Amino acid sequence: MVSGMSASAEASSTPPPTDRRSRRRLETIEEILDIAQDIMTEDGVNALTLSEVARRLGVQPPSLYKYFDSLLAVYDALFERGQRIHYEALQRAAQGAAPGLPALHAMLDASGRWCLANSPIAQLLFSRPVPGFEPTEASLEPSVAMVQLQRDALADAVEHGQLGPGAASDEAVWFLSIFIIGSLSQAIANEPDLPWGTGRFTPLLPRLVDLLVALYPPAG
Amino acid sequence: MVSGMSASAEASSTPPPTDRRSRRRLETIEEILDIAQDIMTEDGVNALTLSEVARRLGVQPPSLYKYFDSLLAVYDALFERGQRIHYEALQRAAQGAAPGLPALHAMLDASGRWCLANSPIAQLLFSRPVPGFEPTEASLEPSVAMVQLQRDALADAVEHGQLGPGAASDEAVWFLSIFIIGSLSQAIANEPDLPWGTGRFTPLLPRLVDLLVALYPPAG
DNA sequence: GTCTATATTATGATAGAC
DNA sequence: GTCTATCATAATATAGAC
Repeated sequence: MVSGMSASAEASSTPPPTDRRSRRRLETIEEILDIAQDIMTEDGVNALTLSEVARRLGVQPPSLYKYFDSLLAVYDALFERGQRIHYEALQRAAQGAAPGLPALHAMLDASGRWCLANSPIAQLLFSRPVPGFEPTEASLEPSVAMVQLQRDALADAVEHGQLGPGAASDEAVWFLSIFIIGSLSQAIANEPDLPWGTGRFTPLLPRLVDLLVALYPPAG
Repeated sequence: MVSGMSASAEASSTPPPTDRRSRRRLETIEEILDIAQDIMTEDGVNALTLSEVARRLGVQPPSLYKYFDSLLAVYDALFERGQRIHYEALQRAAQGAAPGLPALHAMLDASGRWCLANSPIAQLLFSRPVPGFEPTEASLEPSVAMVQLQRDALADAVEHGQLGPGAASDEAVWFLSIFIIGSLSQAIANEPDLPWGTGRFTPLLPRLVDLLVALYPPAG
């Protein structure tokens, strides 16, 4: 029944085609996803329905099935797109900072900002709020890359003597993820409308770097 | 429309009545909540419907309205009950251990075990997965008490010289909550079927105590 | 406090004309 | 690729008999 995501797979794995019809098609797909995200932002992750998307797109519900096989396929496409954009944000942040702790700090900052600005997508990525929805393997791919990104930053920090050798470990990566998810969960659940850097939780996220230093003290 | 939770309020604020009819009524309410929790455990927090509850209870859907005003009222009762039971578990854990860090450790352990064993309820408590559901003020009450419990344990630890004075602060409480929620979110989302203490995330929760020590080093 | 009957509304999805 | 028409299903909730 969950037939996958032919449409969104097209959107992600195929390079942008020059063909005008295909381009128009991809635009529509993006528009559908944008509307879906709007709905989730307004009324919650589980409030997404194809009927409402059709309503806002100014189209009849059956038309949407030309772009997505099912409602779950839309969720999957949202998951995939979110995962990808989030990853790219992290990557940009890491590249724009010095290797090691500064890169790590920049990544935390970028991650926090993005997730808070796209909280329903973040919920989709980091918890399982939709009955029956499980991301496909393809959608999970960037997640693996993201872990690698963090692992690299940790290894860099160790190499630069900013963290002790224990930080180049799976454990440290899990610590990182726990802290990111925890502060974001708290912020989204309890202070959804506060901007990044304010409130009780998001200001603590950058301090995770201090925490890592405390946990894995550098040799010197 | 969301008229509150007359039924569940009865269940929590009234001391157990000796009257047989009332007792039977409370039993039914508890049974409804148990069934609701089962459904959420099997199919997700958002899979809860009154029809399914009625089906399993062997009763027609309208009958349920004698006990709860609406579906959201059931969610609220689940929230309230979960909050209360979780709190009592923490309290017991704290009382069964030496004051300060041991109590803190015991609380983390108890919290983790309970949340993992009641993950849909935990999701209800710590995120907002149900469109339209906001816990009533009364339901949030134990949450305040829980924060106080943690604050007390931190203060004890400071008093016993196990943590530096900075640990007797709101910040430390938020750190605690972030770490608890984070590790549980990760465990529930990624390793829902692994028992407590196994997997990548739950073994890290007890180490939060070390983290606190690193963050707020005692004077000596 | 339980039931039947029903109102109301909504959903996901398919068939087939254009 | 859009539409109309429709299927099939399900939900919350209320009215009123017993």
